[in-house]
Amino acid sequence: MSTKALSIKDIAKKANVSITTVSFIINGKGVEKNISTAVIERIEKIIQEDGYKPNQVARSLRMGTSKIIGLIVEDISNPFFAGIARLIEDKAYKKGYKIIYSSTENQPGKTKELIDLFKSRQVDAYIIAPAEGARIEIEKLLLENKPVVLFDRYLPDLNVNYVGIDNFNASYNAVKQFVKDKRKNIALVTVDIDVEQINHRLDGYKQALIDHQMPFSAGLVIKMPFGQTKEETIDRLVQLFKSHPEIDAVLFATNYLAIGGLMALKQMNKMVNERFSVIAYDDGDVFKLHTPQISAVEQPLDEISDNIINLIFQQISAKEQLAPQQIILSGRLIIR
Amino acid sequence: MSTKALSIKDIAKKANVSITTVSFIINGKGVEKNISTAVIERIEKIIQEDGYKPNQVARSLRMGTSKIIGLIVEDISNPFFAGIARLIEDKAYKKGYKIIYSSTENQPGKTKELIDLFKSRQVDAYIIAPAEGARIEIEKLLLENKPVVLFDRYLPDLNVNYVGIDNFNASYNAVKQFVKDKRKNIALVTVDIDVEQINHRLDGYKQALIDHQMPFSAGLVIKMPFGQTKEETIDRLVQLFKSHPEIDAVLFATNYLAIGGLMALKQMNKMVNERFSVIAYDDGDVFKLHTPQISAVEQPLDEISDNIINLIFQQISAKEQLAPQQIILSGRLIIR
DNA sequence: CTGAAAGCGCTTACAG
DNA sequence: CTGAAAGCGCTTACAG
Repeated sequence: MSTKALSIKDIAKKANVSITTVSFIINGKGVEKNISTAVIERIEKIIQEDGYKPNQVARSLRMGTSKIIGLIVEDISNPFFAGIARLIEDKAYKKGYKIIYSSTENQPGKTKELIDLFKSRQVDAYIIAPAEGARIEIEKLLLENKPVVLFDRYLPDLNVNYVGIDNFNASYNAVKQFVKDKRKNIALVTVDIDVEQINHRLDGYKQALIDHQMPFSAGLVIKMPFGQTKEETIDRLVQLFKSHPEIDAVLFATNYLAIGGLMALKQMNKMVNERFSVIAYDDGDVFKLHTPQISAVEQPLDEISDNIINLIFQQISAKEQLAPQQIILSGRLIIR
Repeated sequence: MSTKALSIKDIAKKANVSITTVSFIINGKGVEKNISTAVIERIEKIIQEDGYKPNQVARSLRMGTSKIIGLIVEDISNPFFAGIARLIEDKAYKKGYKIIYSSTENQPGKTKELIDLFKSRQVDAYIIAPAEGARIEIEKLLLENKPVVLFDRYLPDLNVNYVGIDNFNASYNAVKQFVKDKRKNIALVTVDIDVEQINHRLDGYKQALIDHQMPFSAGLVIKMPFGQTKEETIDRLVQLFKSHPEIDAVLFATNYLAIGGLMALKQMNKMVNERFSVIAYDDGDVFKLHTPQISAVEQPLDEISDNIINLIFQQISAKEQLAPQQIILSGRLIIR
């Protein structure tokens, strides 16, 4: 249906040179290839005037690269991932790369599907927050020497680039803060997916209890099924708070669980106050504006995306295989 | 660096048939092309076992289509756009399409850049929340008969598909609600970008004042510069509330302005209560969890993205040029 | 029923 | 200093 775009042939014909010459000039190799300044200028003018843009698809086919980076996350509308997406987009754009994204919804099969799809589109690099079952697919990418950076969730024993925060310590410090505030019955609300990041949040919680000579009570750890509705989350939490009135502090292992928790409290008319504390993972406006303000573990989005993009471009431009790096940043506990 | 992927040639050689035959089978034209069932099954088995995936880049070059949809918004990390991105992604994926996105930051030149880039990547359709200065570029796309759907912001006098909410009425109803609550001095906090969507929010505000015999006071309408920092927004609003203590209701024309406004109020220790009301555009958890809860104009994300995706696929599959449709949905005023 | 060949728009090794 | 030609991996009109 649409009008035909100009091709390199059209420009070559118009300028009375070969497409080789035009190609060299487009790619800034005019001088290097000893093309006369007069010809270079003449052709650049034509390109400029006619608004010719090289067909990147043809270029991709020929070169085997696409200048596209694939981003695979659990849910692009989650503020954490949306924030990362925005920052990465910006940094990639400055180097001439674009981002294609997809959400896995934590479905095990989806990662494979997405990676295959991205592969067939010749994406140059993969940024992945691995869902459950992603390990084999990522191993395959590594075998093929594709540039890969994981973030948010680490895959233990896999020698791969990773950027994330120290979840163990973040949880540990949150609990430590509760103890300092004389809390006696500290609950952890987390999610039942089996990924390192989430497991470490639990481990840090447990270790902090041990180190402060506090008993660990299984009843105070709630693992929510992944993907349950917000209403189900709220109901479960209302039940928890009712059946365990002794709870005087809650650490929420994710942003959306904290929001569900605050809604449950609101519904019960239970106040967050000197006798009941809350700490949430992933800071946000909602916690700053809450009355009272809610403490949170802030993930440094800017630092995370900087590191991701740097690792990606290091790999893209590397002549040989680089040793993978694991970059662990600190989550900042913001006490309010 | 990476291992070579299988090509259609490899499969053809292995199966001892021509690449034509393999291509027909891949594309489900085996039966139509009278290829024997035996051959079809044999080749499908080989494809399956070897994990062959056709190179989509080559396919794009040959076909002139990419099964990629370009999404251009102001800022992908804005919850409204992130929500739309997620829903669109899902619906597109089910039809075999992927999304490539970019944020314009409302910079006039950026839209052209992005459209050119997307064009050179052969994207099949464009979903655009137009920034200032996007008009000419969109006109060009229309001239080339590319499938285009605008959303969020409309471009008047441009005959193009559009999905959005009735901003005039949403503002009108918000002000009407304030009047019903006996508010006397209703402020509007908006942004200084000159796009229909934002202008209509102002128009609805003005008209509602007129219809309810209330004076319009220019001092009660604040147009914030686009792109100012959150701190600047907060400072400006603190000033506003201090210099106009008579204000007893505020309509915020965007989500982030409302958040800034609530922060300003918090900083001033000024309460939202029976004597001071707030309504925000774009509902969110932050308003539900605020104490007291904040009323909001909810944009129906699901309905918006459904309509966008339907319009896109109607155009993609149309044999001839379709008459553009403007779909105006209702913003729902949620009174809390 | 199946295959050889052209062509999508590029890049680049090679020739002159 | 510049160009003809091969080839990236597909699809499809055409031939038999």
